[in-house]
Amino acid sequence: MRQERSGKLSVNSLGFALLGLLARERLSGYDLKRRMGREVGNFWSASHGQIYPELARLEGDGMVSHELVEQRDRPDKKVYEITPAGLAALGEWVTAPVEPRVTRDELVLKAYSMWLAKPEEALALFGEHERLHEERLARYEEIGAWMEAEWGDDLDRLDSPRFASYATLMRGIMHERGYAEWCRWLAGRISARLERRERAPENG
Amino acid sequence: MRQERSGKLSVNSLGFALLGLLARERLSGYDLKRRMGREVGNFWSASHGQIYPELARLEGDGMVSHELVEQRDRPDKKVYEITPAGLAALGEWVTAPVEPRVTRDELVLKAYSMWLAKPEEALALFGEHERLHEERLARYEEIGAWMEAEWGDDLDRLDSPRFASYATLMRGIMHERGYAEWCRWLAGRISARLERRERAPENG
DNA sequence: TAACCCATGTAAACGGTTACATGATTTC
DNA sequence: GAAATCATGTAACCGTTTACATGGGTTA
Repeated sequence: MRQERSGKLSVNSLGFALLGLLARERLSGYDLKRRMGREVGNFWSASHGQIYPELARLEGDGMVSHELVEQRDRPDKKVYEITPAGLAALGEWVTAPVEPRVTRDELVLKAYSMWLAKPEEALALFGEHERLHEERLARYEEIGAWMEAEWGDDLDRLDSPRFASYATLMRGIMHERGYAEWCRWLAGRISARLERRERAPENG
Repeated sequence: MRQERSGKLSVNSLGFALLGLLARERLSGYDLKRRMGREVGNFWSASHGQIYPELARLEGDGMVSHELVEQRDRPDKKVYEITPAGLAALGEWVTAPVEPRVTRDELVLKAYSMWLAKPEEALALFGEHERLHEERLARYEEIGAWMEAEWGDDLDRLDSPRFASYATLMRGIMHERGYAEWCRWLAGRISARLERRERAPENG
């Protein structure tokens, strides 16, 4: 959602995602794309085709500024830095009310019509996603353990970006755990029914 | 995602959401909007501005047909019915592979920058969302209990739409449970830190 | 009489992905 | 010699929301 701001300035969610990364370190558009992949990728993402124009807009609104860095061996790059105005806007946005948006989930949409599918194929689909979310869960839990070991006391400081990173990672962990659990529950129901059918084919 | 189909026919996720509802009963565009609100609203939704054109497209592709029902006291309506072709397409789509899309969540995005916010305001925000998701959880659990009592044996039949509805509701329950848990965890961390600060202000 | 429900549609604007475009360097 | 990496940008397209548009009936 684009937030109304004094006069005609406005920043949308993607803008705040970029500002959230730039509040931690100076980055180029190319780096922002990659950072979003690992840092924020669990709950926000953007293609470079969206990032470059958004950076230009943020600069036009005075939220960021850039410095051209010339490189040998590599193309030159624009390194962006958040401005005091950008930092202020970001801080205000954080605690502004969020109107909940619908989470669109194609797999759940498929589950809604699964009564029309072959049970064996449905079992394969949900089993596959169970594995997928368990893999992600394991990856996130590893990162979490690393953060706890490496960042220790910072995770108790409310004004530390590390605490904030840890908080978003925790959401990722809980999300993957719940999603894997649902897939497992559903796959279990399907395979239990299939086994009963094998033992007593006249009931299928 | 729009699925490639023989020649130039194609149906996107919204189309399959509508087909999933029409596979259970004949409905008008207006009714589809409302049904989506309660039945599918937890993981898909659409405005009427999107539904009416999509129904026309589905009809053009032979997935649905409509009958004009004249009414006294009320505007006439078009009641849509799924065709055999639509039913076949829906059944095939269910077990086709899903490429996972990023879940965009503004509240988690805010958590990522919460180190810039006033702790009291952050606590209020996450506490509010904790209540919101607990309310939804309670509502879903009520519906689940009703389904178990009312639909009983159907919930074990893989070919029953009631089983499918129950499966999607279960996802809703697990989602709200996990989300509320995260909000509670985060709000708890914030308030614990605030209490310590009150007892020893020099550490704030 | 004002607000709300029923019922269907279109248009403008925004958000996001994919493809087009360029070009040097490094790795296989 | 082909493919991948670094680096930035634009254009076309699709999906979604919000606003515009109409109009009869019911409820407060």
